[in-house]
Amino acid sequence: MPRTPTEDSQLLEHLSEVFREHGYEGASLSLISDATGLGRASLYHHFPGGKAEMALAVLRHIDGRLASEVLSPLSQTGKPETRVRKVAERLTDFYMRGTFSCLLDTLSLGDPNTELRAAVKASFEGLLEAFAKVSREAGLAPSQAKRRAADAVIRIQGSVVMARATGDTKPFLRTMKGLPQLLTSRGDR
Amino acid sequence: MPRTPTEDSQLLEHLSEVFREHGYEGASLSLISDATGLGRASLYHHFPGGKAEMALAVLRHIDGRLASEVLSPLSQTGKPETRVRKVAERLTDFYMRGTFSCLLDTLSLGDPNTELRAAVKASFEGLLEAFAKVSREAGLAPSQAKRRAADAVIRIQGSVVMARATGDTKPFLRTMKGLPQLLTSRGDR
DNA sequence: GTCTATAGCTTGATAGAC
DNA sequence: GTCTATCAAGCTATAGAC
Repeated sequence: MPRTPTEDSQLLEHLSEVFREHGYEGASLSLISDATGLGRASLYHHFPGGKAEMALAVLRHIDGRLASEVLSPLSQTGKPETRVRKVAERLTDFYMRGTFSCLLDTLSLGDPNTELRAAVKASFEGLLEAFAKVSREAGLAPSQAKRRAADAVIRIQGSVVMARATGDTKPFLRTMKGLPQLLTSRGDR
Repeated sequence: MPRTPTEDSQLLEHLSEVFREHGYEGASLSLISDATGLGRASLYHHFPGGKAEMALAVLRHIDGRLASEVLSPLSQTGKPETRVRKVAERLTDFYMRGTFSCLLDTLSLGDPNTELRAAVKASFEGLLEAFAKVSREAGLAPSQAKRRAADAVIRIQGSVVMARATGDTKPFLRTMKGLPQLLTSRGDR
């Protein structure tokens, strides 16, 4: 994207773009160099550990963004359903209304025995616990809340994959609209 | 060595394995050569178009398997719910009880302007139409059937992604169990 | 239809000047 | 903190023997 050197604040965003669109193995240093405007050697100055360290930094970055930009309403006051509605709105923006892939998905291909994969798993589990917590606050039994949280993550991931594959973002947008009900409504489904 | 259908289909199965676990960009000819036991030149004998042709052949192969091994109960007789239950059972096997990624997912990374991506999109649309059809046969209105079909595909894809990322296949198995209800039950949800 | 050998390019990573 | 230059290893693809 930029052909001029990236500012530090945007470096991770540009890195994220490449890993999001190509996955870990597909994200070559050439692509990364183009996207950031930094030469190979400069990239190694920022990330002495090379590509593996870049991917981990990207994952930590979006983990932080998830917590601060997306999930933060969950720890505020107000009705659980209202808080989840805010989260759904922010998720919609986070995935650019369905046009962005999820890094938790694209970084989970290839060798399962890596620090990266362990970090991806931890991110999923954090997301699951955050959703289960608000579901319990809505009055659902812990076991049911856990199931609803898993369903929520499943639908987010699935609708993002489908949007990428088909180009149709409507199912994603509909899924986001249904999140509050899914996580907070009582009774069987 | 004689050319038999059995060996051809085994070749495609081995090929599928590599693309399923690494995606298109991550599937190097070295990995493919190891998985198939064929040298580079032999691979180019079978697929003169190289890696791009291999990926297309893999996609056509699993498309065929989806139709013949998984979706075939849909065109038989019997209650729609019963037919979908059969499909769900076969899907469970198709994804090896949640331990296999979906090629429609892993082949949809990277450059969107390829024949491969167009084929992936077509496969998704075929799956959506097959699900919508049985949903209509269960008495749902066309627009509702279409939505339910999209939800079904979303949950399949999402639960498979989650299983890969977390190592927990239970949400996938639960999702498969819920498919018949999702596609055939009347009323709002 | 398989193989060995190899071309020519790209990969991830490093050294050292400025 | 960026650059150019470079490395060994990897990559996709091809040529030609058997």
